[in-house]
Amino acid sequence: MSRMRSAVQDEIQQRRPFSSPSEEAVVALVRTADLLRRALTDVVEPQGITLQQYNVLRILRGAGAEGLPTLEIAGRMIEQAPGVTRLLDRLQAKSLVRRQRSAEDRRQIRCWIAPAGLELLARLQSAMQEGARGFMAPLSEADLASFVRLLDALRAGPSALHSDSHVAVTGTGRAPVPQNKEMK
Amino acid sequence: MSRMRSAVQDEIQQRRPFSSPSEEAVVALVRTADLLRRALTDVVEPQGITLQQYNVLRILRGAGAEGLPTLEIAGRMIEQAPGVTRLLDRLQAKSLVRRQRSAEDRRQIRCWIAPAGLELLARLQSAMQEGARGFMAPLSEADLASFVRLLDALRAGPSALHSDSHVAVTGTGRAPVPQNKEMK
DNA sequence: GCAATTTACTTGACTAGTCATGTATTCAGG
DNA sequence: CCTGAATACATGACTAGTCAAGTAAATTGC
Repeated sequence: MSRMRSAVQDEIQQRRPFSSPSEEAVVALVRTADLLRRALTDVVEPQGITLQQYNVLRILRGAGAEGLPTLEIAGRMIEQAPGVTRLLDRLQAKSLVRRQRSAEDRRQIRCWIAPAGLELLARLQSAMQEGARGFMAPLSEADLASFVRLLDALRAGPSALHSDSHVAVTGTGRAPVPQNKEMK
Repeated sequence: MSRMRSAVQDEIQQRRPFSSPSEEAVVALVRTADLLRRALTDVVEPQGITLQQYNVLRILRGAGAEGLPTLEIAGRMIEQAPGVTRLLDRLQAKSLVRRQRSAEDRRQIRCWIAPAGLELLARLQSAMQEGARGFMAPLSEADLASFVRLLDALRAGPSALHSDSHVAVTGTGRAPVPQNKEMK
């Protein structure tokens, strides 16, 4: 097999190759994530929800009977509160979640997944698992492990150097350790 | 150094670990891309444009004096035409692009980057390069190469097996070779 | 050479993410 | 207590992505 120009260069129909390996990686990362987002959207869409709504439901299912206040959900999705409020509005309109002002702290609104939401997640479970496996199918087990390690290193930021990486720190700062979210 | 739970598990404050390595990779990929998107947005925002507007300008600069029809831009961004039309509307309102109905094919609207757009890109160039380098700083040169290879393999889909990857094909199909776009 | 498609957009209606504000609570001091 | 500040959201105004239609120009098939 002959060595060709990188895939991203072909995709972009590049006249001018990437000015740096970092820029190539940036483009490759964004484009790949975009492709994944579309693939997963195709999985949840038939059930009448969006990928983000699916994520909220996953988070709420994980929270169990205690439910979660709005900002807690926002934190796990790494998203601003306004967006989450509206996501919850739509989920509530579909009777997939339930909300109620908290008694202990009346500023909070506590959210729970509703029975219909649990059923919906159950219906999606196998399809989502297959979607993830299908997308990652091109990678061997070892590649998959490397892939996750590299992504984790990127999210950890320039400060968190890795075992075998002789890193040349040049960098733009990142949060010490990012917050949390289901999938997005 | 002791081995800990994976970074994504910590971030999600996971009670139930990932049901499969693929799902962990999916979450890690989406979250990392999200972090990158925010980092790059922070770079372009001070110049009064969004990341998507930046991408359109990059594409149009690459096209040079001939410009590009709207759908060509959409194709390179892997986006639907309606979104691109409106992106161009906003860029034109800022005098960063110029549009004109094509004489050869009057259905097409040809787009060019305007002088102000070129100047804006010039102002952003070094910051964007540093942004990319900064984000990728946690990876060594070798890691960076592996990373791009893995991303390329994912975008190529389950059909395009790689040299040293003994892949177990299970998969969800992808386009044979994706289209193109600058960065998104 | 003219009707039927196809192509290249544009427009409308949603969902979603972000920033700036506004509002109801809670909390911290004095 | 009671005032001022912080907290937890909600709302408004944009930008953006997607699907469904609509329009105008080009192309294709008799």
